[in-house]
Amino acid sequence: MVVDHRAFASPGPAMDARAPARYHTAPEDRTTKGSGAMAAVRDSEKAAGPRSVQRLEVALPVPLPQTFTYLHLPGDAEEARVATAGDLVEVVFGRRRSVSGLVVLATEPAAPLDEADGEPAAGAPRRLRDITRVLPREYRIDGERRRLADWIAAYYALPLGEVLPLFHPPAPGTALGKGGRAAPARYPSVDAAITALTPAQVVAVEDGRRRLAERTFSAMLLHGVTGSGKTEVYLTLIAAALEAGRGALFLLPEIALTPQTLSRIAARFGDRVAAIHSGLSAGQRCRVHEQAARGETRVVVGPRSALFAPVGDLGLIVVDEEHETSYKQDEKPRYHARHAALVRGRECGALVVLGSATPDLESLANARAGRYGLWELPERLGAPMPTIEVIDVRGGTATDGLSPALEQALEEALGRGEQAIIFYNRRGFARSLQCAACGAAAACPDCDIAVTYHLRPRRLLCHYCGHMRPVPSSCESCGHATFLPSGAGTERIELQLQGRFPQARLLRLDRDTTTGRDSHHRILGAFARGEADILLGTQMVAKGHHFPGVSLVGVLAADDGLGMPDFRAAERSFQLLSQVAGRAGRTAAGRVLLQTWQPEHPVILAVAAHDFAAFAATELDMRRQLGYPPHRRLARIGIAARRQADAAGAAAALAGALREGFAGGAVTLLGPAPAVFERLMDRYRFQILVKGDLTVRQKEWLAGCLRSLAESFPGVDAMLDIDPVSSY
DNA sequence: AGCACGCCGACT
DNA sequence: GTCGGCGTGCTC
Repeated sequence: MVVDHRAFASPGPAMDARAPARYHTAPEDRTTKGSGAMAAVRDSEKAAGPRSVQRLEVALPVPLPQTFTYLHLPGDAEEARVATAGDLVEVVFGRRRSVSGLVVLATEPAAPLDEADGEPAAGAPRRLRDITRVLPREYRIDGERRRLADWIAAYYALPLGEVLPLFHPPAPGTALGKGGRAAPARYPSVDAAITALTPAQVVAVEDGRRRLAERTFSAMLLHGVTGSGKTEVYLTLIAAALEAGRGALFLLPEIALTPQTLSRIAARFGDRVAAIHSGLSAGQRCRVHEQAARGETRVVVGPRSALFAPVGDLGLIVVDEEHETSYKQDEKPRYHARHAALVRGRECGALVVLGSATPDLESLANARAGRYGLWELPERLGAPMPTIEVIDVRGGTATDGLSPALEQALEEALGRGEQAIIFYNRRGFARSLQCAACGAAAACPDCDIAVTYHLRPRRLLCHYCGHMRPVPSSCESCGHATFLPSGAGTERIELQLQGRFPQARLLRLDRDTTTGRDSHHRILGAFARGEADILLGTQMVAKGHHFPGVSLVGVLAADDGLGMPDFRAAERSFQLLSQVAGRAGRTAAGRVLLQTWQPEHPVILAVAAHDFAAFAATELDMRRQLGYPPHRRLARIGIAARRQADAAGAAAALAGALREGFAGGAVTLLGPAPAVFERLMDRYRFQILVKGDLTVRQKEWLAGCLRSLAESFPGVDAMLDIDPVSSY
């Protein structure tokens, strides 16, 4: 493969790099003869005195590192008022009818633009377009929110325009002019009585109050075991912020999974709270946004997108379950809401509280380095931590499924009228359908991955691209008619449980049983009300629910996640296992059985001993040795193309250019290497990992390299992921 | 990123 | 013969 390195020619990042993103400015002497806008100028001068046309530099949501110049003739209507930096405007862009963009610069030329000297010279850009309208003031992005937007753009190497959609509701046009408040959130009411705080909670709350009173930025890690009363700390601090006249944001990983937290907030703060969730229409979102901008809503609760709500004078930002990887958006713009929350807190002098039972190791490292304070809630309220037993399944008779020990524990729990949760992180009936004669496993045509065998409905399904097809009656390679379903999934475990405990009422919770609207909520609600005895499911059963009747949690294949070729695999397993174990025995003695083929694995042992510190010590040591976060930061470059050779060639060329550019610095490059899933959705994928703390300049340079790569290698897509949540 | 224009396979 | 796949080119 011949590589033209000039395609990437640029000084190394340590040098002056390439020119920073240039903001295109149209020539001042441009003529605009015949422009309708100019005619309007004369009319308005007659009617309401002189008003000059504004020249607006507008950032638009496109992956281009420049702004675009538009003209605007201010008038009397709200949507034609004078625009200033920070206003959102609606424009016609290319063939698109309506795009909203941010005014980054508004100028009113001293000499009014007019129709002085004829048509533009040949080759000059065509005349500038007028904006369609200025959006209402509620949609302005300025002050601390603008600084947050600038930080996200710089840190994640994105054009400012590409981060804008985070800051405004999807269709700011649709809900305008309509009055009324957003429908108040309705959630099952809970006992809103303020319970007495434990000494550990009091320590946190009093320290938090002091920090709020100082009105300066500070960050706290709230490390509290499951059931230790973190939510009460959050609620008390929100109340303290409101008492001080300040606003608050409450971020959670997924609102659908946390109705209990939500109802407690709603019960306590009533109409000062608005919740953002996926069920809201565009109009409802706009109303929440406008009410926050006007100060009518002082607390906004929601997933990562809630971070951008225009709540004024923020005193507090809570990031609940801060270790959850869903805080990292996995599509453009790929930002981490926890990191961004800290930046917003810094920009508005707020207290930022990161809460978790199993803190992210990065947060732990920050706390240990003194960048965050630390509050600990080491005790469960009301009940002791469950006992966790490790079941060695090696040499057992069943290759997967329930061990005799787990069956017995289930029988006992059911006999006492208690509930149980069975966690198995694989959906479908069988991981693959293998031919008994030739051994070929049915594969996805677009992904080079075995398709999963599903019973209800009966079909083969690719979990990576959604491809589905009927189950063949004979092998697609050799024609033999017998198949071996290999590797169980939740559907198979469901059958096993039904066979073994025919009288037990069983609910299954995984992506296949939650296709309907609200079905997720319905299943969890039914189980919480005691309408079933066993809840079986994937990691959906692990999240944030309080089930008072559950005394037993069984985990099948507890070591399943440990084999992933990802430096965070151990951390994710520890978090997931600890979390699902925490569902047991919230009110009475609880018991957890972990079935595993690796009973001596340090992660399994640490989970069984409720020993976060031990897990963190070994894992941090390993990360240090390998140079992974939190010791060094990571960036991941993904390269994909339909033809394997194209992807490989582009990846090699890029890696060569990057090695040259980073030569002599403290940055390490790994790769290019084929991605772990080398072909997905009919695209071959390669990746390059960059280890090191990149400066904004270096990231800008990297992003520029990726842009020129796409130019020299047509058909090749490249993407840059700063602080990726997984390394594949 | 959209969105349209433009050039090669299986269907009423 | 046309509907439609996605390559590629541009956006003030």
